Amino acid sequence: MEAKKKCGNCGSTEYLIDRQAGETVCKKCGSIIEEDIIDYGQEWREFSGDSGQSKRRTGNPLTYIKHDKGVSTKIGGAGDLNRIGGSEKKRIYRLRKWQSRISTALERNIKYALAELRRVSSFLNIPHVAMEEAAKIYRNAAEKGLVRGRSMESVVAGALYAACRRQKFPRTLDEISETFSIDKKEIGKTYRFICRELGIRILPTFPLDYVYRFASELKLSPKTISKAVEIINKAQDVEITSGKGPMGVAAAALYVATLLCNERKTQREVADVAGVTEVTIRNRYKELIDKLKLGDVEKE
DNA sequence: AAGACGAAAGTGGTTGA
DNA sequence: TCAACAACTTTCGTCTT
Repeated sequence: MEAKKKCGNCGSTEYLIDRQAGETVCKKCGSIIEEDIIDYGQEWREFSGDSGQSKRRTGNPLTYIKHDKGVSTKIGGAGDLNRIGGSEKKRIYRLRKWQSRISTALERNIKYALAELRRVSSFLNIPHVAMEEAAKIYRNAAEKGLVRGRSMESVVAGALYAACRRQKFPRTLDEISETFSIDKKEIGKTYRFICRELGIRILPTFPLDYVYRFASELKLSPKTISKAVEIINKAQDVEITSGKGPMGVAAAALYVATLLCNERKTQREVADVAGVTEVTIRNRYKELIDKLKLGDVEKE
């Protein structure tokens, strides 16, 4: 019998289990609830006959966080060449040489990049799934030669930004640019570039994606949070969210929620964690109030 | 005195010719 | 490539608590 797991950060009981990483990740705010759980990955039971053969797994699961995904390729083993004659032998040597050249340059680059990725990810509390995705994106970009002419860090940053958005744990460009200490514009540019080149489709972010994280940074009560969620859902129905910055909407909804629940935060406090200004909150919040007939804000 | 409010001018990014 | 445009920011003065 198992107690329901709760996120220490936002109190949510919804979570994702990231088997490869052995983490339980909060679905709402992305913080790690539990680490080092056992790998639930399928270890097929094998019965007699050949049914097990195709499913049998050897070695560690593939991971993109290791620079060689945990496995490397070599052309030809030590003994192989003795059995082959002259010109063929030369060809193999050439292939080997090229492979080692390409792979050392590329792999070394990727190795450094992934080290950087790990460093930043742990700093930003990036869930493992997103980190894995970022690693994959970087690898693809590097293999397509998209890193050339750009700083490695900016490509890592762009990959991470994209990965976080795809995994629904968006981090703001500000947060990422700060930890990488790279210009926001630069990251945005490379981010768009690699997405275009790799054909990565990024859905627009929604205010809801941000609410939980902002709320937990403000240490709001669950009641207030659900109020904010409710407000955002309503706002989306009335179509006052489209075309607006999702972070502004999230911030305003949170601000309104704090008023409604007597858990007052200043506009500045909310604005700071959301990375928008008070003015933006005011604008959004004005719209929220008159479009959603929330005129009775003062009285609770 | 601090916070909330609003007007006005400025900034960076997108879009469409 | 340029101009128009919307969202957002900065700044600053005024009102409210």
